[in-house]
Amino acid sequence: MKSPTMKEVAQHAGVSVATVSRVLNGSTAVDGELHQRVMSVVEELRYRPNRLARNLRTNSTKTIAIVVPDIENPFFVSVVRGLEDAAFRAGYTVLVCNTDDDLERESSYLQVLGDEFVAGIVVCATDERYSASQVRKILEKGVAVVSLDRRLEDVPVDGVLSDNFGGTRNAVSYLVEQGHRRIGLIAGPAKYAPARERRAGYEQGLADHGLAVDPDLIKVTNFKSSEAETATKELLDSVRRPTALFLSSGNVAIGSLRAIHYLGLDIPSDLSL
Amino acid sequence: MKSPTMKEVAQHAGVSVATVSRVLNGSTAVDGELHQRVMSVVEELRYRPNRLARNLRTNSTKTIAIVVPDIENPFFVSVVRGLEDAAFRAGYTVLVCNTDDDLERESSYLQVLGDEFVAGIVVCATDERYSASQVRKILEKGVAVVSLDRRLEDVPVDGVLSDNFGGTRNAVSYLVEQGHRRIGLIAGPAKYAPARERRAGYEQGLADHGLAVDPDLIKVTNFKSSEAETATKELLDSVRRPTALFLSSGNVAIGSLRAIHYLGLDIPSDLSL
DNA sequence: AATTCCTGAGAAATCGATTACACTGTGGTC
DNA sequence: GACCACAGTGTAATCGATTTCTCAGGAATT
Repeated sequence: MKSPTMKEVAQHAGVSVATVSRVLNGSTAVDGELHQRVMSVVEELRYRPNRLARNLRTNSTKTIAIVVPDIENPFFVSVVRGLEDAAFRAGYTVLVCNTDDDLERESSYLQVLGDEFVAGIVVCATDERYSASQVRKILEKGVAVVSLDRRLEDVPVDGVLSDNFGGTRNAVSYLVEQGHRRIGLIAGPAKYAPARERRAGYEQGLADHGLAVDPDLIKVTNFKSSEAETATKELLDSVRRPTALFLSSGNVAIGSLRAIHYLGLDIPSDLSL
Repeated sequence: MKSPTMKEVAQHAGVSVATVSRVLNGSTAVDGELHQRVMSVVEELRYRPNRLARNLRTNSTKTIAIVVPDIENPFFVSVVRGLEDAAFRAGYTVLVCNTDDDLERESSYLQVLGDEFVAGIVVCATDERYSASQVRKILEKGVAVVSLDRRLEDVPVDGVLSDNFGGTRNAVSYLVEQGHRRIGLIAGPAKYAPARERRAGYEQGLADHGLAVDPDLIKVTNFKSSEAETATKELLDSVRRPTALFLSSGNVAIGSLRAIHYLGLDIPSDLSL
């Protein structure tokens, strides 16, 4: 069952394709009577414009892409969900691209997205230095790019960033005020800006109260819950066990909770989070 | 910076566009010397074919869509992730569509996907009866459709389903063998096949051991954790509290755990899951 | 009444690829 | 030596819309 084309609509309505297009897009005013006729034929034939043709002509699509390192990470899930919701309301669709922290894969995706003429890209770069150059090329094509939770060097893109520094600082301050002196940190890799900022916030929070940073209390992991699990075990197994723990993300929390459970500790009697 | 077109490549290489196309797609053999020349020009100009043009001509895209009721549900997250991974390897991209259990929204998405000529759709239908007719139309357009975790009536699509009946039956049997006699069920809406099947499995599991079904022990909820939370509270607040509880999905489990925690009960001493 | 403007509509170009069709030349067959 | 098959190549049609140009006719201006 072939879908009807605009040409067919035009024939049935006894007008030219141009007129049909104008009626549908409302670009120029069309006479009332003709407008009616076209619309009723459109209705009757169940005509729907071919998106691909339109895309080609206008060199644009109604698609927004989001490129994230790990689509299973709750943080990104919620971002994707929010984006999808906003996109839907605006008549756009969302393309998700999972890079798995793989530079090659990210690069490949950015290439394709460039060729696809997506309307915009939200990218959470895997490598802040390297990705920047790729993003620059895409910008030159006239595609809007937003950097999510990362700073891209020397590239003029808007970004969405959370207050990692301030938030962590406040949280640590709070713990200190609760009387905790030994506060552990499960940090993320230093190559990510958010991770760096959180760590800085952690140190600042301690400094605010005149406490020194004890490197033994800091464990660096990636964002997987399994790594966080072992890191937490190590931290809690040590002689000078921390009395509180600061976790850098939701996934990490899951892993840590598993470890805590495993060690038979109780929250919050043994440990604050 | 406009991207070069195939025509420009052809001119630089002193051949026709047809030849360039043939070199790139390898459809017909091209003389070695020409092949060389074309390729080097492609390289030099950094030519990349315009996807939109190709899509229009071939009436197809390298895009697979997945339509799910709730993209934040861990089950769907993992499905999306798997799909994305497979798609990437095959050179496809994935469009995610969140319906929020909203029929209109689902319908709107299915419409658009039809117009977009996606290569395939994985759909987890919101309403098994209604969605079927829409899906049928899409099939007629020649789009491949796979039904995820749902049965669509009278529509010849492949499906991916889990063994809800058998799994639940076994689990319930196990609980009974552990000595539990009062087993609660937090069920999903009966309009979903998996929910129906799980419920049937639950009843069968009881029947296998000669136990009767007590309607007071069954609470129906949607899949949100908040609803599950109140349902669990109700169930556990009742006089004849169940000694075990069967939860129908991950999200439900989260809500239930919150409720259990709230009521100050302990697992597994007070309750089995 | 003649000239200019403007509005609404059609004809045709265009987007950038794929592909059906036509053509040329080489090698093989009888 | 005439004929055919086939491999390579170019020309032009095509996909289905959007958009530029062109033109006809009525209103407004002088």
